[in-house]
Amino acid sequence: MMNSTEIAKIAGVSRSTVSRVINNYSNVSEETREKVLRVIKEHEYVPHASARMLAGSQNKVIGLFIIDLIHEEVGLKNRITKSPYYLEFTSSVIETASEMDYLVLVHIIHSVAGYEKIKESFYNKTISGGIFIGQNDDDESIKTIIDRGYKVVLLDQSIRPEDATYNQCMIVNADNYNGAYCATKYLIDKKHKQIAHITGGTVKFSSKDRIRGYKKALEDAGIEVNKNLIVNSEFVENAGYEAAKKLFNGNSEFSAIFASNDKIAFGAIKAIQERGLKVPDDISVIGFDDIESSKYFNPPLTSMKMKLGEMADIATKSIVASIEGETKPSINVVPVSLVERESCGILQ
Amino acid sequence: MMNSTEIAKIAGVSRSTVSRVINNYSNVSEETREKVLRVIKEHEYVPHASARMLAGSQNKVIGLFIIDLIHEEVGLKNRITKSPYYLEFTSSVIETASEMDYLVLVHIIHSVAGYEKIKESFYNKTISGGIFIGQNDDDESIKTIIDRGYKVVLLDQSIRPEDATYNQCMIVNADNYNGAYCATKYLIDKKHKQIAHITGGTVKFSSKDRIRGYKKALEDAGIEVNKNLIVNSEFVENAGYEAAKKLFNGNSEFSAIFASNDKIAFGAIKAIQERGLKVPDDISVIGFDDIESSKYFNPPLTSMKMKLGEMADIATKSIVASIEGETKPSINVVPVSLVERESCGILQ
DNA sequence: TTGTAAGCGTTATCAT
DNA sequence: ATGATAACGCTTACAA
Repeated sequence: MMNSTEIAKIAGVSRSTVSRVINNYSNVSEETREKVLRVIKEHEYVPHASARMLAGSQNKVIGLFIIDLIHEEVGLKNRITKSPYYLEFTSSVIETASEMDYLVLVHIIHSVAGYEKIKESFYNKTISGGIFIGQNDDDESIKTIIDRGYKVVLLDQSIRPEDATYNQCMIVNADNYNGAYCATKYLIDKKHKQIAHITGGTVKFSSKDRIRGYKKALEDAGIEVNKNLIVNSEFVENAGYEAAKKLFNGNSEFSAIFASNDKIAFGAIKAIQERGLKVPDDISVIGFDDIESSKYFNPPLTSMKMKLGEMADIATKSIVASIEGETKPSINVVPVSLVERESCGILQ
Repeated sequence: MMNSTEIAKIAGVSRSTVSRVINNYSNVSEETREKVLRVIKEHEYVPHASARMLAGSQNKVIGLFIIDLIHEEVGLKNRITKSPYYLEFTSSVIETASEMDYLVLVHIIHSVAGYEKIKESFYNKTISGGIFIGQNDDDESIKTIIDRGYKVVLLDQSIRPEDATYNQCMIVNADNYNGAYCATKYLIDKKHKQIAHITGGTVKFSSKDRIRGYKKALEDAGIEVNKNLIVNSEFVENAGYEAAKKLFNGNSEFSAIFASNDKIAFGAIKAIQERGLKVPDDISVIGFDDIESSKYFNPPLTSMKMKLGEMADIATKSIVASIEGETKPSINVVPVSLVERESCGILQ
């Protein structure tokens, strides 16, 4: 096999010179450089990545950790598959990284056991930094990694200026609070007063922040928050379906639902329709995320669009900059926007 | 930083013994093993991946190359994002690999320049094998890699027993031919005789094979193939839209369309509806792939479902087995199945 | 500008 | 069962 010694021999120079050429050092005569380059090309020589790393150069690999914890009883393999939400983010990370000459090692974590592997990837130097998405807010395992001094970008993490850990990493969030506020306000502007909210639970920051936005919008409009109209759920279709049924079985009337994400909205609409009601004629529904299926849905779903591509871009650029030692901790909040379709109507 | 020398020192043994423990060799006394293990755990020591590799052990990383060549004039970033088709495959590969203790380095290739990077990953030993998806049939660049003796799994590659290269790699295909046959036959059984086909072009194996299946089904039913009813396109929505318009502007009547994938079907249906026609009342449409949006589409799209998860599973297990030196070249054809929804009707 | 030699953290070979 | 030592292929002082 080809190695730098071989190349050096053929080119009639020393290994150090070959190394200099490869790393584009200036202290090489044009003549030698060209000669070496020619030999390299001719023999299709590519330096051994592990050897380079061992000898001291940073590796250009970032880890992308998609966390999708599954309750054991569910046991669904590939649940992430059901979540198109991550695709755009993931592919954007890969694209951006690729442009910056970085590679992306993607991990999908379903089990607590999988958490162990995360540390390994950092400790054994397989990656130079990591981007986390899907984890619960204020995750202890991840904090350990940050505390160890590894480069980390967190998506969907609440801002806690008092927590030293979070002053050593980078955070990228969608503007969940204002997005939820806007979604709720949109319903209010359509004359709705009894607006239910199906949440995404209480462990994800995004869900918690959307609840806040929902309440604030109600409050600002002088509408009292009705606890019976807030039902906790999870970011999957079936949970939305069950939550809507619970809403119907409750004692409070409602003419609109703000679902914490589109999957929940899909499930809720299914429950509404099963009851013989129509969306938006009888009940209006607005979602969050604007996943691809939403525009094909019947009725096309009104939703809050996240700029996932942009968020991925920020995350990737941050981590790379951080690896290359150029930047400091940062907090980024990326705006969301309303995508108006046909699932909300004016209350008669 | 912790390394094997440190661990050895603390445990009071030599580096070789530490290495033996890590690699689970049998020639270590239980006593020593436990002592070393304890020290390792206590100090959270993880061996340096590059060092291990350099010293001879295989690395457990496989490359996943998602090829999505973009015509320059289009210039859309993240086009793969528009193709949920890959998400299920990608996540399944990662899941399965993870179960086998392998990591996945994902590459998305848009440009010819990106092709260079592929070779690099193999040559510099970053990966021990690669899975390719989305490439054109009979891709020369990839053949070079196979010829060099690297482990490769190809998705969507035509079977060419006469080509030595393809006897050195593994191939995983969906049963496009029978799937297309079945889709067309489904339409024929619904009394359609004038069945158009919007193809996915002539460079992807899947598209070519679907054309074959379509023609054969017609033939078997005694229906003559009408070239005017076959229009080439691409696996994206807008191409389907344009193709359908071309069909309407042609001289041949048709009552049904077999679209080479669901995105094309979406585009075609849009064109049909813009013409004031209804699906399935006026024109029936069947797709292929059964992507997630299809069940939400209006009307819900009848389609041929690929077992992407299973294909990913086979691909991953094949590449791992091959890396670990256990298997030989293979060809796998995974069946597809009809998912009947509401986009096809019986011709009156 | 170029070459020499040490070192990166493992594993493998050979002794003991 | 354990330890010493030589690779593995590169980068990087240090010398020349």
